[in-house]
Amino acid sequence: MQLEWYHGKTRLLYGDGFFIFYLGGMKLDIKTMVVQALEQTLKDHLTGIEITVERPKNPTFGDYAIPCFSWAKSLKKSPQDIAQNLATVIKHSLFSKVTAVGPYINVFLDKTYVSKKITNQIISSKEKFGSNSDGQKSNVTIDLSAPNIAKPFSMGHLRSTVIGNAIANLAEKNGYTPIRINHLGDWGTQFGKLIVAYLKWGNEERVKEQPISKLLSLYIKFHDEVENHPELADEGRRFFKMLEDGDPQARHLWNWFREESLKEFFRIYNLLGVSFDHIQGEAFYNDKMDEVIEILNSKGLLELSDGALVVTLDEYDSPPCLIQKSDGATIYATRDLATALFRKRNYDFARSLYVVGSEQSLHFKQVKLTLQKAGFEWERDMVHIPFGMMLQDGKKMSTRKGRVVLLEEVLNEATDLAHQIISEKNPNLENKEEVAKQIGIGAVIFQDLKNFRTNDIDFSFEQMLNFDGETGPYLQYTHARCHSLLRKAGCFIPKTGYSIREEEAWHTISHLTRFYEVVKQAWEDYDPSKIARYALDLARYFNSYYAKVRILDSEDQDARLCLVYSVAIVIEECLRILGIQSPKSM
RNA sequence: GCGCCUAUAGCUCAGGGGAUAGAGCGUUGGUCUCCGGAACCAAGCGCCCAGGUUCGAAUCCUGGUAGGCGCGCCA
Repeated sequence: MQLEWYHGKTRLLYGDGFFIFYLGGMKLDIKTMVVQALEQTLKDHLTGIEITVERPKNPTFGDYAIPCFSWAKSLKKSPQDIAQNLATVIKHSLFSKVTAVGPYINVFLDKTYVSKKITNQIISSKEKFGSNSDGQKSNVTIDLSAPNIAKPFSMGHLRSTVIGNAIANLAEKNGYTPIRINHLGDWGTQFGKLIVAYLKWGNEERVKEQPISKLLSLYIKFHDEVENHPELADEGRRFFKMLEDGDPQARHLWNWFREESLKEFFRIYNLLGVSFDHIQGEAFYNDKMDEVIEILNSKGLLELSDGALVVTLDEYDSPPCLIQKSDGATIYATRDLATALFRKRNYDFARSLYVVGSEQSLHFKQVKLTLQKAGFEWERDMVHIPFGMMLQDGKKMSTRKGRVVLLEEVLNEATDLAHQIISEKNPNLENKEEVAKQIGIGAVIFQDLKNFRTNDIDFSFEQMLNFDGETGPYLQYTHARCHSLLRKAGCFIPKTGYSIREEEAWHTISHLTRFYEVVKQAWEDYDPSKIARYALDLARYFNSYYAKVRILDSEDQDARLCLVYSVAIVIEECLRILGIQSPKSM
């Protein structure tokens, strides 16, 4: 028998194959147990047929359901009859009730058993709950953030940074070893332009005072001037070539711009709580380009076209990949090829992920095809993970036109607002400053991660600074509320799972059993928003329970607190994966 | 012109072949003897168009329409 995880549904394929139901080494996932139980009870009745197990949207139809339409033809019976017959056959200690409703078999889990099982698992595994070892520790390189030197860290860079960071956490949760690489944009023609601009209009002292903003002004001025003086563009390219050839003056200025920029970037990475395993910018590959050209040349792939060297990709129905410009300087594709080779040699990755905007899709396709043409089969493990743009008033932000929203300003504003709200609601909180930071920055990160990555985001302060509803602060609040209850019960820590039979708790418990599959799915889809959505649902179910049921000083206090404890652990773990902190009070 | 992406509620989005399409924001009303109201409950409003595949389509396919992005010396 074969078991596939498939968009929240499980298909059982009878026949040969194998069946894995141990996870994390030892523990049995509830859904896997359900599938196993159904397999056992149905195998004598449905040989050679595929079974679909789904979760009904409407809870009155049970916890799992099996639609019987597809067997009607081969069994020559109506789906209703089939459901009727099979419903009586399914008997297992995991299920409290199995009913046939029309053409569906509805399966109800035994609440006593499942609640004890799942809370036991959470209590014993803590933050490891939901993890699996699929990756077997193999390396996954993740290319993320990659801001451009001498340009401000904008809201646009936030996306790559937080999406990449969350995907790295998901890789780890699924048993891989993530390697976060910040591939700084510290090379390219833009530096030729910047050097030209600085030499023409720059002033050392003023740049020293406010490096990024002055350099940005120079960059903008360059692009204004180039409108009327197109020869400036040629000069920019000429200076980049000089930089590449090691001209001391160009080199010195480049290094200076780079150092100043890094200082600013790391102030922001500290705020965001993101760190990197390697910071190897494009410049790092400057001396690794010749090899790429040699390899491509030795395989006879290079062709001269308008004075430039290209690899044609006509056979793949793709525009050619430009390898060397007509002035002899390299271009980003060459650097990305060198980078790919380096990463394969250095990290022997199982997968190599590139969290880069969707506007670069064609570029990555060309790079992969070039590698494929050169016979590097591992290019199949390279995945471009695209994401949509951060827009402003529906338009693309543009550094050149000076139309950018600075991330640091947004983070500070969010932190200030959080501080203000804390002062109103919880004036006696001890570490106000720190918690305000966690909430404000958490709000900004969550706002970015809660929707699927490829959607464009129209930047709005109003949304970013909303702390109600589907937001990071809502999750943090729910988590803090849990800890408040645990504190009031004398820092309650359950030693064992509890059976929780009450109807009001079932949504929450049932949802807890889904975490394992969500962790897998979010990783397979490289989709942190699945974790964000899951956490929001969990918080909503729990808050609803909280509103209905008295927890402290109730007869079932310990069992209920055990659920509170479990919810706190899972929300905290979701937020951790997303790169957001979970203060215990706020 | 060609390629890729997107189209679900007033707004932002879930839902990737199954039963009555769900959340949040905003609006209106309620919970207010409240274990943290950054909460809970309720009302209201919806699958771009046309074909096709299927027992069954928001979901898959084809063709439109609208918007976004990209298409060699920028990254």
